[in-house]
Amino acid sequence: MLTFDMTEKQEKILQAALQLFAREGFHATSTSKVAKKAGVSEGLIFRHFGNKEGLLQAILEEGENRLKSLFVDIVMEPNPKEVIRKTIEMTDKIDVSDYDFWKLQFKLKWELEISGDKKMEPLNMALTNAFRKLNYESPELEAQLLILFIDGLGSAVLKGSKLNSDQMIQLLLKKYNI
Amino acid sequence: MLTFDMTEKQEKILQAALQLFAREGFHATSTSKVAKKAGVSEGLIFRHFGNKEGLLQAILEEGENRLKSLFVDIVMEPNPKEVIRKTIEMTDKIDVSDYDFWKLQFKLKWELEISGDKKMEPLNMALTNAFRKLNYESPELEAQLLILFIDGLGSAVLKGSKLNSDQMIQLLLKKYNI
DNA sequence: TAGATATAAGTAAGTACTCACATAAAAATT
DNA sequence: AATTTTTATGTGAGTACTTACTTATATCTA
Repeated sequence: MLTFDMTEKQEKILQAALQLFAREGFHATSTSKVAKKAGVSEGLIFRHFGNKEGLLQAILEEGENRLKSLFVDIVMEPNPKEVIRKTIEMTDKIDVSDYDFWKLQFKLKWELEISGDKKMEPLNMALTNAFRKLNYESPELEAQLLILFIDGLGSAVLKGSKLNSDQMIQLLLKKYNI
Repeated sequence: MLTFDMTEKQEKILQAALQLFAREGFHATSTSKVAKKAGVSEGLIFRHFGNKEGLLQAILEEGENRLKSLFVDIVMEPNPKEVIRKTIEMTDKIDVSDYDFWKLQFKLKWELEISGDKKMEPLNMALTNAFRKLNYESPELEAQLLILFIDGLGSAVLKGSKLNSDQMIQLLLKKYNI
């Protein structure tokens, strides 16, 4: 990621914080734990990020970008059926090494009350347009419904549910005649 | 609820804890905060519930029962189309005064890693059966998909999303030809 | 040598939890 | 029915420890 002007230790801190926040939770993770895991003095966290909240923000900003880069391929797609297909297959595109990162995003929606509604807006628009082109009766609703689904599927996968996501994706594609 | 052999103060504690855990989170809520809100000495919490975890368990046990009573009407239903309809309309049945309670259930799935998969098993069975009777190709998958939807819908409603759940329910009913 | 990067050793406030003690309710004994 | 004994319910001050955050001091690097 484009975190170029960053010390080695700064990155270590972010990495450790991401893992701990994602696995244990924000409030359950102390700054001293983060420092220990990062192999760094606790004070350094506050030098670089101001406070614990600032540390979280630094992680979340990167999240904004990652989400956008996931969406850009979908939003640019002209073929409406392809928009829907790519959306449905989105969860499959998530790299296992990024699980901590996405888990944190979901977790924070509940632990702190970060909505995530706004972040979905571009996808919502793209889907609404796609459904409109395909002459669906309520394109806006259809878009929200599909977003609801990928949110649920993502959440299930990240929580380690025994649900077979490949089969689920196939089933959905069929339902949308793709 | 059937918490008959309970002191007034005991119920006050549970009530305060439920509200705080649901709105602020488990780790963000201290036992002293709970005691203060309940108008009770902090020690009493530990007298009655052993520790903070025990306090949470007491609240969650009630949850088990509430979930069952939500399901029983669906599970007993013989008409498969009615099973699906009742499932889809489930979120509508949730009383606003119970929002804290359900919010806590969703929140805990992420804050502590409480799966909730098992609790859904009866509903999963009922739906699988219903879809089988209606000759759907993959009844198990269809059941899981519908559960994914209502989970997402409930989560959206509780998080105060601007999504119109009535319209969403209508759309879903139409998709299942009900 | 000046400024950024880092640390170790603090701080005050908060954390979950305990304990000695008081009172109210229930049971047992007279 | 009156009295004692036991138990359940409650308190408030204290425990050891952790928390987020600060500050004085050292060590790099340009």
